[in-house]
Amino acid sequence: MRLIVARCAVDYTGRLTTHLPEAVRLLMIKADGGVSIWHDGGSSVKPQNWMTPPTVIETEGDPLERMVVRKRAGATEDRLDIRIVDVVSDVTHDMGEAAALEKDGVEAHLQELLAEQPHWCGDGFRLVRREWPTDIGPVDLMCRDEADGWIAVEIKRVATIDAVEQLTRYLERLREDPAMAGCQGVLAAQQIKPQARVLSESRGLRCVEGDRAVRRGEREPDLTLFVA
Amino acid sequence: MRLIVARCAVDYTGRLTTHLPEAVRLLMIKADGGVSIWHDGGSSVKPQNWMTPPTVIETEGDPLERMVVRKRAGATEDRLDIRIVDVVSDVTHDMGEAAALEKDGVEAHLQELLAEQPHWCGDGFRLVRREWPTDIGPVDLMCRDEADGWIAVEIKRVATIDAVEQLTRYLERLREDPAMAGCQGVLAAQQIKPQARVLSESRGLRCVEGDRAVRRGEREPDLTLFVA
DNA sequence: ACTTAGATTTCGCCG
DNA sequence: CGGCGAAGTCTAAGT
Repeated sequence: MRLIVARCAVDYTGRLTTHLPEAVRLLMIKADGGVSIWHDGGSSVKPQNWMTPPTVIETEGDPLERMVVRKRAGATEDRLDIRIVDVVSDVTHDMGEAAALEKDGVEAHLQELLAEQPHWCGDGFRLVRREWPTDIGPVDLMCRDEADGWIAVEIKRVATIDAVEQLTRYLERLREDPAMAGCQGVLAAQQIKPQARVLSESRGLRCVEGDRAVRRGEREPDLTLFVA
Repeated sequence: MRLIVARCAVDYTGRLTTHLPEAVRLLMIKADGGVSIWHDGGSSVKPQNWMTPPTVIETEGDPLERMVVRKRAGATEDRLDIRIVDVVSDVTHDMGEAAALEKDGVEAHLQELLAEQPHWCGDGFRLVRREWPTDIGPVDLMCRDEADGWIAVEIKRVATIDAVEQLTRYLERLREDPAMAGCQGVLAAQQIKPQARVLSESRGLRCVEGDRAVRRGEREPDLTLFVA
């Protein structure tokens, strides 16, 4: 990884056009050709400009005066044009092999938990199977209620209007099968956005939000996912 | 901005839990408390771990042995625990004042342009208002056609099937008002994906793609947005 | 290869 | 400050 600290101005042309006036910035150049440009201030996650690999990098001058990063993007070309006024520092570090991030606690975990405790989604619900296949994608949980009616459950960490659309599509598809014509839908999420709630209720879908599940789950002390 | 290159292992606890095994990485620490952790390889845009300000940073050891970054996140606390095995480099640069990114050519611009030239969406269209409010979100443009009929316009840079769903929702909602029962929909985009075109036509929505607008706009030479 | 859905999405606007 | 939609979203998985 090459780290250059330099006073520079940057122009990007591609899907849009941007300009960065002259200032001292960090240029991070990875071995795979990825480039990102940072300033002290603003986002810590999103660079001011960047280009993802594969790229072609051309440099001019010694000391460095110009760096052009290019990339084929369909018919056109993406281009990052860096005009360097003053190089403050320019070092390269060998960081060795990659070390992947190990994650725990995302939506998959939530699904696992609700699969074990389907009654959180509704009284007397029993799990039939997780990832119930349809030809437009898998339903997160397929359950049956106390009256043996089918229930399709869509699980989200944060349910937006998109989640309602997704569940609606599944139900539309499932109900084409006469045996499932009465299939009901439940949207289960840690947080349900107001618009998503409005839309799901207007479509006759039930909503189960984290808080409610927590309240129901209070008797089971080891269930902590909704509490976070 | 402080740049530390060090062999380290990192644990994050917060919205989820992650672990990074020991490897040489770059720690970028901004003056505002923002921290990001990078490896050579993987994404050039997204760090392996990060924490956005405001944070509290504690360090131990000289040379550095441990850095803990903490943040209040509602009831709980987000924590980034960095165990440092070996410091390869540790430098701080003053980057001076911020220099903002200047953008050009995004969807807002496109909406502005179509608001000024609503006839691109259909012959004789007049703009009633931009961002017409509904309780499931704003309609980009609300117009009337030559026969005074209502037209809801959804604008996208690239229209996917989601854009069709979005416009469909708006129409569903708008048509509940008897005065707007006959409201028609137009999907305007620089590019319309084939599936989106099929779906919108099957739902009786009109499609206006960039190219067509360009052709219509050829007589107006200062209109360059669709050309990009 | 292309499409779909998730993300510690992040970011910006507007109420 | 919260809700909502866009992003040069990016990224990983499934088809």
